[in-house]
Amino acid sequence: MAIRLAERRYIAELLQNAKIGEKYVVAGWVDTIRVHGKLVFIVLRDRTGKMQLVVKKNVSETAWREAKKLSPESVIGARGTLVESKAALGGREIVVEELVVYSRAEPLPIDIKDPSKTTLAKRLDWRFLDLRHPRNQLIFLVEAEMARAAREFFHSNGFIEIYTSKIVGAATEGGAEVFSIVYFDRPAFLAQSPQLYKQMGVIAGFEKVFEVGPAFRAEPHHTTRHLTEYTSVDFEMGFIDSYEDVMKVAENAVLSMIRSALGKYKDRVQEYFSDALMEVPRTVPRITIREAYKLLRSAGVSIEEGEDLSSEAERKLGEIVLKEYGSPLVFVTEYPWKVRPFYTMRKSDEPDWTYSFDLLFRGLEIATGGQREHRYEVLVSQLQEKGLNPKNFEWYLAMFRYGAPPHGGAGIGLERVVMQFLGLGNIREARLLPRDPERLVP
RNA sequence: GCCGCGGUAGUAUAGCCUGGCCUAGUAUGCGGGCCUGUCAAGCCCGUGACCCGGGUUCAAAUCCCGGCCGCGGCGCCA
Repeated sequence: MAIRLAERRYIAELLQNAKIGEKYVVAGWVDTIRVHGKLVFIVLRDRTGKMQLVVKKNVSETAWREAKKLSPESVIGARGTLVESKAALGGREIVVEELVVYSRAEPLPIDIKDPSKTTLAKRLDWRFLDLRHPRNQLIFLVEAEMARAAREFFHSNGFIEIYTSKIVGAATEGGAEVFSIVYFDRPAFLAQSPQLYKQMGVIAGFEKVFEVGPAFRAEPHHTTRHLTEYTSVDFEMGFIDSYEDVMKVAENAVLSMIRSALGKYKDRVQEYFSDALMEVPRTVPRITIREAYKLLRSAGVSIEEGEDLSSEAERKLGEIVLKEYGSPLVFVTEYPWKVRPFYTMRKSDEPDWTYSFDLLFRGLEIATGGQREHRYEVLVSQLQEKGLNPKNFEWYLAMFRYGAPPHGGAGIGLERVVMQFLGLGNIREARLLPRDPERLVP
């Protein structure tokens, strides 16, 4: 009798509430094989878990012969009787009567039993094998859940999901850091941010928009926290009183991402990631960058007034805030105008500072946002002040001549949230197929 | 882009500083053998490597130069 995969049951189901003594069909990957003379133990793995199969010579000699020859990670199907077994993991096992080998695996090029035994570079070369390990799969289950939670959050708060173009004719925020591509016979670029387009969404009348999509940065960073292609969770909202309204949304979005991930995967996260954040943070403290300078200076970090925070300063600030406020997250606000892009709104009373913020998660920037300048004349002069040519922004500037509400928004780096949440040492782990200055394959 | 460190079996490493004792060690994997209760099974046997190119030297895994690749720091950023 042939095995029909339509009858297949998931392992988690068999371990929990299937009937002992019944026959079942299972299928998946061979996790481990222990040949024990006339007995062969197979640990079978599917997306729901692992369970032991026993192949006994005296039950089925055909299956036993096949089982002896199996290689790890081969894909098999089996039919057999579910029995209780004190010795087996999960307390149950299947005594195999029929065995099918769908695909025999060659010797593995990396050790997938323990990801820490292979360097990340090699693991990424063999990503499809690397992801067979539950720990590594979990990273992407968390990512998927966080993205889902973000979408749900924005939808339920009246934001419209938009899909902006990733092929653009001009660099978004002017100048470098963009990938050049050839668009038929013209030069073009990959979008480094949906910034200008999401503002368009607001001004077009959607009022509140969001997008979860790729962003491209041609920056040759060699760090553990940069990718040349990453997923940006962006939102933009109109009719705000101040950038505090934007921070509130960013805060709730990020908290709901963390809350959902913990709600769904807390136990598994705890099992595999000892440095993961295990509790949902409450409210997120806000400190101005000028307060941050003071805190850092009194902690012995030398820092220049009016400058951006270095990565060391951000790390240190993360520690200070955790100690002083008990929060792994912190908003740093009112960044200096000179380190912010042209569309940022400056403080009305102190034009050297802006209505903008960064959100730090365990000392790493995971989001940037603020209120945008919506007054046409001011925008033009700010563009010029940044050394940009208004001619290159004609379509963008036009939006502010036909009715643009006060608005603001933020961009959240999805991989960075995942990385900081799980306590990963390298952002490449949080990207299915990471791109960095060297890596373009797979 | 700048700076630092590195590249040895399928994987992870020892050896490199102080060249010859390296016929390159160890773990794991892989191949074979024994085993009816293992659980990253155990035991026995076997297998397999000095990134590429050039140079120094009687002699190079080891020293020098270049390239490629990897890891990290910085700047910058999400």
